[in-house]
Formats: sequence, structure tokens, C-alpha cells
Amino acid sequence: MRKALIVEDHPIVRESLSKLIDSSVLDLDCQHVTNAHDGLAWLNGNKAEIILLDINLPDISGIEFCTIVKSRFAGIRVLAITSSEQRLVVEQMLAAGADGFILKSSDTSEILEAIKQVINGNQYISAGVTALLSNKQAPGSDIPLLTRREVEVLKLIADGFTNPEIAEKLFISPWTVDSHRKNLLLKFNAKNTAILVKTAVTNGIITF
Amino acid sequence: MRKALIVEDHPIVRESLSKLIDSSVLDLDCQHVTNAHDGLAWLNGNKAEIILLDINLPDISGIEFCTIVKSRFAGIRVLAITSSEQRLVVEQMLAAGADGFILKSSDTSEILEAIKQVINGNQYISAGVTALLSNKQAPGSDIPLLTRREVEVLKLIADGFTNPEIAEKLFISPWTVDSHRKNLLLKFNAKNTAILVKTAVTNGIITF
DNA sequence: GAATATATCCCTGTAAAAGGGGATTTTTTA
DNA sequence: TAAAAAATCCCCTTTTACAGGGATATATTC
Repeated sequence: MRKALIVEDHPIVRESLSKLIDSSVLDLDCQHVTNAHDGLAWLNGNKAEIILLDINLPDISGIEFCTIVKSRFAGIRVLAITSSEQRLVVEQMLAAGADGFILKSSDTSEILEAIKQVINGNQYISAGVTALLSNKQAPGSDIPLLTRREVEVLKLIADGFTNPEIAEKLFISPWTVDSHRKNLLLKFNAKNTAILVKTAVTNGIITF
Repeated sequence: MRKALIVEDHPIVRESLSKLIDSSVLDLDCQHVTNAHDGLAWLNGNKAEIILLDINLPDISGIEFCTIVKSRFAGIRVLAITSSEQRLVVEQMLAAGADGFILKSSDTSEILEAIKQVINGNQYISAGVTALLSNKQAPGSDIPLLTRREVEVLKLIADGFTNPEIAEKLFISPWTVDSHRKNLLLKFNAKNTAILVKTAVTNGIITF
């Protein structure tokens, strides 16, 4: 029997998904773990057909988990499930190789359909998510993709460090930090640090 | 038969709770709505014994909803359910008159126990939540309670407005805004706007 | 190898925030 | 009603951020 692994820390959702799959026509043996660490441990001893993956895990982010799974375990398909409808999160998840994406606000029939599609090798993106991705405007507007260094600087800004302090931490000149900061403001179309940090946090760039 | 109302926007959680109650020994007729607005409309035509209330609703916050319910409908008991384990949220919810508090990470047996206790007139606070409330340190430290005006100013700060702009919006002097800002920094023990906004967002004071 | 992206560094202003003091009036609560 | 809390207003100094220009070196990608 083919196996499915649920990686999800909320018991309600976990058990609900479990029961949903068990009572469906899908022929899947449904296992579950509560965090990424246990998930990887399980995968080392078992073979799963599909992983139902929550994005908010207690240890590492679902995005990182997906990246690891996709690089280390060939052929496993990943269906991401999230409650946050934030575009950057969705984009990063898809970039990490997720085969499907549904929202917790999807109803049960849609979830089953998504599982079916993903197992069959198709990519299933929930309508709600598609809507989220489609309203992509002119390049440079809305939510931007950041470089590694920019994310690094952004996190330090959000932690309350000033340019000189960040410069010291990263062993670079304060001018450079200032450049990154300006680029961040530009990319986010933010007029100051306050709204920059707010949008960064609400879009999951800064994990709290 | 006594009625229970579930106010929750995620179908998975909603249906799971529904089934949980239906298949339990609790003698409750379980109805559900997806947002606060429908919830209030339902309550105008029906009498509920208990409300299972999600904190993150699509329209207004669960805290506001709880306040309204408690003021307009006497005798209805409210059991709050949340995925966020942020202390301020919990405190505000309890201040709003919630009779119980469980986390989505609570297991099913605990949820049923909580419902039972709350219906019997007891207050049920999940162990995880209690732990959260208990590590209250010296007053003035950690997460502070804000005044109405401070929250108002804080939200505008997070939206990127400067002191003069906020002053204009609130019809007060820029000096006053500056005072509120200083108090916010003091209360949050934040050295600048960046970390102030970050902690405010992560603690659910600024709803996004 | 050429083009692009990323990261780095620098200067000059102006505007805003932060740190340090105050003070008075209004509202809420005990 | 008296005390406490909240909201209001004011000044001065220093630091930081923001806007506007640059430039160069190192990776990456095509």
C-alpha cells in the first residue's frame, strides 16, 4: 500500500486530514508527524508517495523542509497546506519544489482532489492561491524577491540594529548597509523602516 | 437540545470540531459560521449555550467579537481557540470575557474537556496557555498593555506615517504623537521603530 | 567572454526619530 | 470626590534615517 505522510503540528488539522484520507477512495496508508525533524527521520526509514506539508512547523519552516525533501528523497511529491495566504510564502514554497498548494480554507473535497492530482504527477494549485499569484503587477511593484544579503540586512533592521551596528556585525561598511537598506525600501515601495518591517513580517520574510 | 456555535473560517478545523462534538457524549446541536458577521446574525435568531471562537477571523478580530457577544447576549459562554500562543492575544481575549482558552495544538480529548468545563460554568485555561501567562515578570517588562490612543498611534506608525502625518490624522499636535511614540518605545523596551513594529506585529497588536 | 546581478563603497544634504527634560488637562477608576 | 491614569502640549540636542547622486569589484548567468 502506498504511504502518505502528514507533517503538521496542530492535532485538530492532523487528525482531520488523517480521517479524511482514510475514509476516502484514495488507497493510502496515512502516517503523521508533528515537526520537520521527525518527518525527516521517518523518511529515512520509510518511503512515502506524498507528503502533506504544513508551512508553519515548530522547528524549521515548511519551505526549508520541502527543499530538503526534494533534494534528498527523489520521487516524493509534496502538497503544501497553509493558513497564510501571503504571496511570498506561496512563491517560495513553489520555488522549493512543492507540487501542489492548498489553503486550510479549502473544503474537504478540494483537498482530496488536490491529493489525487498531485499523486498522478500533476501540479495542483488551489483557486485561491492562483488568484493570489495572478495579480502580479508590473515588475518591481508589490512583493519583491530579495537577495541573500538583503534578507540578512532586513532581519537585522527588524531586530532594531542601526546601520553602523549592522555594518559591524556583517563586517562591511555602513555605506553598504545603507545601500541595502535603500534597495529594500525601493523593492518594497516603502517610505520608511516602519512599514518596511511591517510588510516584511506579515509576508513571512522575517520569521518570528 | 442545547446549541453550540462554531465561529471559524478554516473548513478543516470547523468540520473537525463539528464531528468531534457530534460524536462525543456532549449533548450539543452544533452549528457553524465562517465569520463574525454571520455569527452575530445567527445569534440574533438563535440561542447558543457555547461559542467555540477562533481568534483569527476574516472580518473582525475574535477579541472584538467576544466583547460584542458578552455585552449583547447574556449567558452565552465563549471558548476561544487559537493557533497563536502570543500572550497579549490571550490576555486581551480573557479581558474580553472569554470563559476558556485552548490552543489548536491541544488534543481532541482536551478540547472536549474544555467544552464540558465551560458549559458547567467553569473557566478552562489550557495548560499551554497557563504556562504562557505564568511567566509574567516584573511590571513594565515583556509585553505591555497599551492604551487605546497608543494602539492607534502604533498602527499608524506601522503603516509608515511620520509624526506630523499622524498628528494631522488624529487632529492632535506632533508633540503629542511624539509623546505616545516615546511611551510605546518605553513600554516595549524597544530602542527604535523597527523593532517596535516587529514585536507589535508578531504579538498580534497590529492585525495584518 | 559579455552581460547581468549582486555586493561593495563613498559624499551631501534634509528630514525624522530618539533621548532628555518638562507641564497641563481630561478621563477613568477606586 | 479624590487619586490615578491617560491624553495632551512644549523645548533642546544628538543620532539616525532618507533622498539624491555616484562608482567599482565580484559573482552569476547566458
